[in-house]
Amino acid sequence: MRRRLKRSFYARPTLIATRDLLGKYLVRKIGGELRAGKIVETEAYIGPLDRASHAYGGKVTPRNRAEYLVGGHVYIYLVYGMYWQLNISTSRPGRPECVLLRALEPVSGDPRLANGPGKLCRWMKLDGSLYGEDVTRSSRVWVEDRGVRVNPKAIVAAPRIGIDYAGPTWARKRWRFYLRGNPAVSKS
DNA sequence: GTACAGATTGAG
DNA sequence: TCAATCTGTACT
Repeated sequence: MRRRLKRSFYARPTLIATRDLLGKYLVRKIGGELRAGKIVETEAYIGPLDRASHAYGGKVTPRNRAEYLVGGHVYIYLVYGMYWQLNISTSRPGRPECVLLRALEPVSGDPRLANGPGKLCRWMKLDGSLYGEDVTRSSRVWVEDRGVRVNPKAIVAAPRIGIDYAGPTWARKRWRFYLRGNPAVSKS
């Protein structure tokens, strides 16, 4: 069973979609090859209230405008001058909310190939050329339900990574979700 | 125009 | 512990 996730999956409250992405498969077409990995770690960003969000305060910039699209669009950007970060927009049009995909467990091969958001994009060959892509229609990148059942008790909710600048109120929120014990979850 | 820091990573 | 590397953003 391989079913591409539809608009209705993403156009939901962000925390629900963020959790439900665990166990789904990110699929990327690279030339003639299909590369896939199970999503094992995600984070939610919920602007404009979320101080850690690029859309905090309702800010709109050339970089973050894809966050405002209806759920299912790619928001991808470069951090630290060298690492791409793959996000998928969530919720309704006009709401700057998204899910950051932080780690994948490759279908085959070394589980450390995509155990972090920067490495995930490197392995999947994702960059700015995917900006704004609609993953419910794209032939370049999408997400599939392959019938994997995730035990809710195996899902850990933890504070998000690398956003201490947002202050304790937002840094403490347990909006990072991962599969307990999975070898592909990022280190920090 | 200039300064500065970041949703990271891997080496030392 | 720290540098790599560069764009968005704020401020002069």
